[in-house]
Amino acid sequence: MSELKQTYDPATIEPRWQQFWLDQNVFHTPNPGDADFDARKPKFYALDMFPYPSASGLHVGHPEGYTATDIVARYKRQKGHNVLHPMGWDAFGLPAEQHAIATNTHPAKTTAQSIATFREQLQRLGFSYDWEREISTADPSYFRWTQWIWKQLHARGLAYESNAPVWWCEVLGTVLANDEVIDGKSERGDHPCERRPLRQWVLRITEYAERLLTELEPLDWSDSLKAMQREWIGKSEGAELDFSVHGHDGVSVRVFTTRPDTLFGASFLVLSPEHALVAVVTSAAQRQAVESYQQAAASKSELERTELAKEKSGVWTGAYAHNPLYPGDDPRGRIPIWIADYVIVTYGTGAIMAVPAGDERDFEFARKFDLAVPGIFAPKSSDAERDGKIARGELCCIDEVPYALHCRTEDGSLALMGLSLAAGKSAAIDWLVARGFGQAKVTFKLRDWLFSRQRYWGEPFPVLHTEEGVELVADDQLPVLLPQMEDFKPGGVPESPLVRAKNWVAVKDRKGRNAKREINTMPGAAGSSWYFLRFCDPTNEREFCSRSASDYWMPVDLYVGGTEHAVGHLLYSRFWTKVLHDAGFLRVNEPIQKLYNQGMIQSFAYQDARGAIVPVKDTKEVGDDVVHAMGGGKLVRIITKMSKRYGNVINPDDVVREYGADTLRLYEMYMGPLADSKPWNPKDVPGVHRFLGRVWRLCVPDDFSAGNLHAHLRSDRTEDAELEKHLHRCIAKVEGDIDRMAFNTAIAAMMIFINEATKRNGALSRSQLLRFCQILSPFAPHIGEELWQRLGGSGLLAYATWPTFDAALLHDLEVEIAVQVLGKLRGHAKVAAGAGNDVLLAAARLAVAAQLEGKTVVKEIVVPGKLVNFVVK
RNA sequence: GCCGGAGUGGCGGAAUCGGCAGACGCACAGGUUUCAAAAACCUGCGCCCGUAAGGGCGUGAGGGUUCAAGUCCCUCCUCCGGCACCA
Repeated sequence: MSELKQTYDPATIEPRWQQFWLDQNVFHTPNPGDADFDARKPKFYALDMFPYPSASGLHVGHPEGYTATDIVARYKRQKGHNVLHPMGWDAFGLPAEQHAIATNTHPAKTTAQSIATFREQLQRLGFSYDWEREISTADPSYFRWTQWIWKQLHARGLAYESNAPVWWCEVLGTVLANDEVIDGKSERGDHPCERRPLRQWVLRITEYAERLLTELEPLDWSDSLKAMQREWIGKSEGAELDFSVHGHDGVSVRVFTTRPDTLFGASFLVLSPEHALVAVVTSAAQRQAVESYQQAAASKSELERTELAKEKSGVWTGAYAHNPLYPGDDPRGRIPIWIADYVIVTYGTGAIMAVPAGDERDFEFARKFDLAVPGIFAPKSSDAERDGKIARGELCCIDEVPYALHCRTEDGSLALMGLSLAAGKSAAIDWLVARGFGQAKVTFKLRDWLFSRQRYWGEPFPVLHTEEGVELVADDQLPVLLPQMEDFKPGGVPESPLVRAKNWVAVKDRKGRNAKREINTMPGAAGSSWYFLRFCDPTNEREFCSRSASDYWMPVDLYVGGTEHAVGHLLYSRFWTKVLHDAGFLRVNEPIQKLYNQGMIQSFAYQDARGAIVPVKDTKEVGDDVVHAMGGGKLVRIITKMSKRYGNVINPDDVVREYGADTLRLYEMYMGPLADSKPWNPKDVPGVHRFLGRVWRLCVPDDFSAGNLHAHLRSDRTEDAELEKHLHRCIAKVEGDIDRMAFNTAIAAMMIFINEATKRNGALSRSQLLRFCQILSPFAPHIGEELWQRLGGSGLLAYATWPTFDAALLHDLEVEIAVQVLGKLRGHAKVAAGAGNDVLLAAARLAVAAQLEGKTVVKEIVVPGKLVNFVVK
C-alpha cells in the first residue's frame, strides 16, 4: 500500500482491500479435516438468503440483510469462531428464462452474465464471503445432487405422479405450486391461473405436516413468521362422522367437523358441487337444478369463486340425511342435503354438517334458504335481548358455552349440559366412536407440493418412462443435463418445451429398451431447498455433503432474508432437511436455528393534489416545499416501495461511487431497526459519511506525513482516563447491540465515542484508536482495516481478537440521580455511586428543598443510583 | 372478519427489566475559520407562556393500575404485513 493519502478517500482504499481479501483468500474457511482447521474454536454459520441473479443487478434491499450477516460474521471471527459465511446463486427458474426469451439469448448465457454482475457488485461492498464456496443451483455439479436428493425422496415414497387438478398459468406456460398462486393469480406477473388436471410430479410434504408444525416451536424465528407457517400448515382437530342417506341403503355422507359437540344443532348437510355423492343422492325432481348449479360452479374461475364470495348460493339435492343422534326412524333426525360452492372439495371430506346456530357461514346459508336454526347454546350475558335471540336460533354465536338444556340424547348416553368446550368435544367424539358413527380426525390445510414445471430452465428429473412404468436414472449417470435448444419457449400447450428435444427425449434404458425422458423440469424452489447444506461441502464429488461437514456446520446459526419466503422456501427447506435426516444423511432435523427477517427499504415519492404519483425527476424543491417541476401545486411526500414508475429507485452502485461501500453499509444499518421497513433518505447518507471522515481525521491528521505518523497520538502511558472510560462503554454497547441485531444503536454508540474524542481534540492514544477500529470494522471493514494498518496494528484486523472491556469502567464513581416530587421531575442530585439510601435521600431533600417546604413527606421511593421520589401532602 | 407488527419532535429513529422521554443522525438557526465559498469545528433546537429564572403541556384517542406508564391492563382509531367460505 504505497501512496498514503491524507483525506478519507474510499475510492482508493476500498478496491485495494477488496482485491487484497480476494487475492489472499482471507475469508476462506477450512472444514474439519483440513490442514488449517482449528477444532478448538466454536463454529458460527451466518447465511444470507442467496439472491436470484436478475439482469437488473443489485437493489439496495440486497445489501441490507447481507450487511447484517456480514457484521455478525466479522464480529464472530474476531471473537474467535470458525465462521462459515458463503454466497451463491439461485440461478434456475422462471424470471431468468423469461429474461432470456425477451432478449432472445440462451438462459445459460444470460444467467452467467447476471451472476457475474451480481458477484462484482457484491464484491464492491466488502462482504467477507468465502468465495471458494460459491455455488450456483444451475451448475451441473450442483444440480446433480438436487437430482440425487429427489431420488432419495422418491425412494422413500415421497415423490409420486398425480393427475389431480393443478394450477395452470396460460401466460407463464406452466403449472404453479399453491404458494405461487395468490387469489387465483400468479405471484410472479399477476397472470390468471386455472385449475386443470395434468400429470405432475408431487412431493408428499403432507406426510411431514405434524412434524413441520411441532418442530417449528423451539426455533428462534419471529412470532409472525411462525404464525404464517402454522396457518399454512393449518392443523384442525375434530372428528369425521357419517350421515346415512334416506332411501339409499348403505350410502352415507362423511363430513369433517371441528365441533362434533354441535351435532345437536346440525340442521342440514352441504356437499361441495364437485362431491362424488352428489350424482348418487340427487332426486329426479332436483336433478336439473343441481346439474346446472354444478356447471355454473365449474365454469366460475377460482378467482370468481373467492372474490364473489359475498352472497351464499346453493341448491337442494332433494335428498335427506339422518342425524345419528336420533334412532334410525326418528323424523327429528331427518335433515336436507344441499350443495353449495362455499364448501371446498379439496378440504376435509368435501362435505359438512351445517350448524347454523354456531357457524356464521352456515347461519348465513340457513337464512338465505330459510332453513332451520336450532339453538344449542344457553348464553349468559347482560344483554337479555341478545340471549333470547341466540336461544331461539335467531342469532349465530360461536364458542358460546354453556350448552343448552336439550343438548342431550334421550337415553342420556350423551349429555353436554355443564361441560366445558373441550369436554363437550371429547364427550361427543367418544359417543360417536362407541356407536361406530365416526372417529377423531386431524385435518391439515397443507397440500402436497406440486413439484414439476413445463419449462426449460430447471433441473431435469432423473426419470425415464418405459412401457413398464417409471425408471430412475442410476446415480452414476447423474446429472441428467438439459439438452441444448435454440427454441426453449413454452409450447402453448401444457407440455414442456423439452418435448421438442426429440433426440434428448428418446433414449434407451439400462436394459436397452426404448424409453422417454421425463420432460417436465423441477421448480425454482428445488435447488434452494438444500443449498445451505452444499455450502458446508461445496466441491464434494462423492456426496451432496459429507456427514463430517454437515455435522460440524449445521444448523445455520443466523439466516437473514425477507418474509416473502415464509411458506415456500422455508417450509420446503425444513421438509428436505427432515427427509435427509430420516434417511440418515444428516444429524440435524431442522436447518435454520435463528431466522431474522429484514424489513423493506422504501423510498420517497410525491403525490399531487389529485393523489397521482409524480416521478421524482419531475419534481423540484422550492424552499421547504416540493412542487411539480412543470409548474403546478405543492406535492405531498409519501413513503412507498421503490419502483421504476415512481422514479425513486436507489442504485447501490451510485451510492458506492459517491460515498463508498463503508458509507452504504453504515447508512443501511443506521436507518433503523433491521426488521422494520424504512424509507431511504438521500439527505441522511452524508451524515454517516461525515462520521467516517471524523474517524479518519482522528487517525490521520491533516499534516500527516510518513515522518509524524503517530506524533499526534498520546503515548499509551498518559491515556486520557475519561476517553478510556468512554471507549470501554462503547465496546460493551457495540457487543450487546450486535448480539441483539440492533446495529443502528451500535453505530450511534460509536458516534458518541467519536464525538467525545473529537471534543478532546486528539487526546486519543494509539491503543484506543486501534481498539476503536476493531469495533468499527464489522460495520465499515475497509476503513477499519486501512486505519489498523496505518496505525501499525499487528496482522490483519479481520482476525484480530475483539477488544475487551473492564466492567468496573462502565459506571461512574459519581452519579447524578433524578429527584421527583409526586412523580414530577423537580431537580437533580449528585451522589457517590453505590451510596446508601440515607445518603441519596439527604442529597435529594436538599435538591428539592423549595418544593418540600411546608409539605409533609408521606412516602419516599428510592431507586438506587437512579431516582428519588417524594410523595407529599 | 381472523392472526402478527407498528403509531414518539420538522424528518429517520432512541429509551434493552415500570424509574429523568426525545440518545444518535438529518434538516434548520447562530457562530468560529476563510479574500470568498466549500469543508471542518463550536453552540442552539419537542410545543406553549416568560427577557430570564421558572412554569405548564407532551409518546395515535379515551379510560384504568401505580409513588412513577412510551413501556402494564381495558376500549377504540389509523397504518403495514399475512391469511381469508378450510367446516
